[in-house]
Amino acid sequence: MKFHFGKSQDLKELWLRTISEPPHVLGVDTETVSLKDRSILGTGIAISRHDAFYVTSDDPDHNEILKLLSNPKIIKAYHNAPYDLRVLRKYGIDTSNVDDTAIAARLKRIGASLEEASYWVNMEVKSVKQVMFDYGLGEKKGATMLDLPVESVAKKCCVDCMGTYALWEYLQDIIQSDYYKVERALIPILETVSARGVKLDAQRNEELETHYQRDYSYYKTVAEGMGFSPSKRFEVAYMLSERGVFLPFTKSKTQLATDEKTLRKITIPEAVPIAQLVLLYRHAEYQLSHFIRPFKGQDRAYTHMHMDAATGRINGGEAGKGEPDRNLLNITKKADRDLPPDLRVRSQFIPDEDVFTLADDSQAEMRILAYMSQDPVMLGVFNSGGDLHSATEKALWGTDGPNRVTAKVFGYAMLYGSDAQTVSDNTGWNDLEQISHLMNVWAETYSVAWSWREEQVKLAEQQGYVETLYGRQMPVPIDMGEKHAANCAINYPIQGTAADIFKRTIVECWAEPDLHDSLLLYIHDERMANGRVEMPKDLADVSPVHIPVESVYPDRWR
DNA sequence: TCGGAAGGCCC
DNA sequence: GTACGGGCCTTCCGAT
Repeated sequence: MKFHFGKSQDLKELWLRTISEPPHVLGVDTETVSLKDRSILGTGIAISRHDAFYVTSDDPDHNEILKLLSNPKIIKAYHNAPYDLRVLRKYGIDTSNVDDTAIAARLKRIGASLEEASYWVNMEVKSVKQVMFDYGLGEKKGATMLDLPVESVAKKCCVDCMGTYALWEYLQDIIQSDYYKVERALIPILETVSARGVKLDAQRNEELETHYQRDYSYYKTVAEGMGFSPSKRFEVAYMLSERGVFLPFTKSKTQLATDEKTLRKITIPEAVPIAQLVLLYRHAEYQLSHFIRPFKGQDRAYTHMHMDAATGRINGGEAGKGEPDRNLLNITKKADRDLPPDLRVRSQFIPDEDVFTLADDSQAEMRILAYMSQDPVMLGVFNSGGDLHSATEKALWGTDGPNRVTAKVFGYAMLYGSDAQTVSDNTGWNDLEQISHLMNVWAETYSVAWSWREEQVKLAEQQGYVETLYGRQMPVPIDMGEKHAANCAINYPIQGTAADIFKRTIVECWAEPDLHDSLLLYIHDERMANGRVEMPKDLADVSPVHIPVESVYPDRWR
């Protein structure tokens, strides 16, 4: 079925003209069953802010739409392009000449959602929820687009397309900006790399499953023999209370906290084995459910990379029910460090060639802090090729060696705005007095960086947003308290600038033919590629901040 | 059956 | 007397 919404009267004539002489820009939207079930129902295109077509995917004319979307000469404006491009991947449409009005709207700080942003183009775009409510599905819980008549879906899609088209026009100033161009360049790169996937070693996956399943069953059996189920917080808390351990409440004050940090603090001898048992059980359960079973029987592992983080970072995740895509950006690394290499879950990811290239940025965020604040002490350390954490250690303790790791914790605590208690939790250091003192020493040592933090907080209060080195603006959330807002004000410019720079390095890598064909994954400050490949020579200096890149070439992921 | 809370993994 | 920035996903459990 085909639908038209808009001003023009002669539908047939308009449609034929659209497909024979396509406009140079289209607003596009796909409709799927739901966010979870991304089976396609139909695709819409707007040829102006007043006219749009919607064609269901079973209609022969759907192919005509796909032809338009495959034409690299036409600018396709999507709102949340990565979502639609993932849905449309199987049709082989063009990803190179694509704009994303959600990204542009976010950059202009007019709200990332189509409902919010469309206000600025005098259009009212309703959310799916609102459309359903209006149709009388208000009380129905699991309603999907299939519960709406196709006319309603068509209208919703056309309104979205027209809103996207109008936004594309409205956001031209952003779309022409330098920092948007980097985001735009990333759209096809992320789609291509997401579709590529990483090879899996099925045998290793099985071995991991065998190992962890044995652990899991054993710990479960032991716990049940003692009369409790290790997966149930209440039963864990009850067992511990019987042995004299009185757990603190969780944040919501409705349950008792049984998280790892809390359980590790337990010292009563009769209770310690219970706590240890629970932690061992949880680790096995976690690895199985998150990183082992989901890859069972799969040849490759995929992740759906997109760009909707508050700071502009790339995030990764699933791509809907039935699709193999998983989040590959949070696979266990540190948490199983002490196990033999063969038992680490990352070892199931293997290159298509003999080795991977893993190219890591070295201390990107600290270098960015140094550069943005122009702290002379920090800059001095970096410019002389020194190690910042060792320098911090020397400043705080007067010696080097044993406290470098703690010095690092202090550095990140300053970056994130932690208080002494949090630093204590992370270091296992109990002397709060001493921690506060050392935090003060840090502030004196890097006094310019310290005052830069305060400037950022002031800026955020004054203007409601902070900026990256490139002038990209990020609104600071004000609905979670002052402390949180201040922490965001400090962290966003650094994390955001790191994202800006990292994205520029991606574009740089993509221009290299070898890398173009071999890149597999981007993990915030790390690039993964097939085979032994050289990173571009000038990668460390794509921005004014010098960030060295270090490569290793393992035969499995690590 | 859904959705919030808790927990835990990454940078 | 109260929180460490950004993400993502699974399980449990109560509400519906």
